[in-house]
Amino acid sequence: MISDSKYEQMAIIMKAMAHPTRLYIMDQLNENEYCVCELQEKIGADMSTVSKHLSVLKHAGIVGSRKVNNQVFYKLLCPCVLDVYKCVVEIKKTN
Amino acid sequence: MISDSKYEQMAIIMKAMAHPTRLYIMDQLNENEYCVCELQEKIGADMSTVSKHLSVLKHAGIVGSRKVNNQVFYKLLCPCVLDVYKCVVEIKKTN
DNA sequence: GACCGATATGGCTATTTGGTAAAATAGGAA
DNA sequence: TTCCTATTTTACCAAATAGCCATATCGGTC
Repeated sequence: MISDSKYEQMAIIMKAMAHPTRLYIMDQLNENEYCVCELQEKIGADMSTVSKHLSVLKHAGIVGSRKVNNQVFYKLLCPCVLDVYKCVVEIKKTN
Repeated sequence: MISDSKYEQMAIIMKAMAHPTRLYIMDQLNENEYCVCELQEKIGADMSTVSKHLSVLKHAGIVGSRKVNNQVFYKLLCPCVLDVYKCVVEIKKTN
C-alpha cells in the first residue's frame, strides 16, 4: 500500500477546494478581500455555514484573514488557484 | 443561495481528484498508460478499490481507457493536471 | 458593568464516501 | 462448453461531510 504523505497532504488541500460554495468563495476572494458578512450575503447560506467553509479554506492554507474591529476580512493567499480553475475548465471541455 | 452550476461541475471534478490514492494514480498515469492490475500492484489495495477509484476518475473525465483483450488500460486525458499539482505544492510551501 | 453586532464553535441529523468481500461480466484458451 | 484471468458491480459497514440551530466569544459602545 502506498503511504506517501505527499499525496495525503495534497489531498487535504484539494478536498478543501472541492466544494461548490468554497470554489465560489475562492473566486470572489481572488478579486477582492471580503468580510464574512459580505460573503454570507453573496452566498445566501447560514452565517455559520459560511464561517465553517472559510475555516476549512484557512486550515488548508488557501486563504488568510485579518481582523478589523469586529469584522474578519479574508483573502486568497495563492493566486495560482486560478490555474486549477483553468485545468478544470479544460477537463470539462473534453467531456 | 448561489446555484451556479458552474461551481457544481467544477466541484465534481475537484472531488474526483481529492483523494490520495487517486492523486497517486494520476501521477502514475501522467508518465505512462497502465492497466488496472499494474496499478493495483503499485498501490497495494484491493483490486475492487482500485477499480472504483479509476471509475471515479473516468466519470469526471480525467482519465480515459481502452480495452486490450481482458485488460483495461487507463491514461490521463488532460496533462494540465500537473498545474494543479504545482499549485498545491505552492500552497503547501506557504503553510 | 451590561448590551450589541460580527464571527466562531458544538451538537445534531442526513447524506456521501471509502473500503472490503462476494457475486457478476467479459474474453480467450483448453 | 468449461475454465481461467482481469475487471466491474453489488451489498454492506464505518467514517467523514454539510447544513442548520443554538450557544459561545470577542470588540466596541452605552
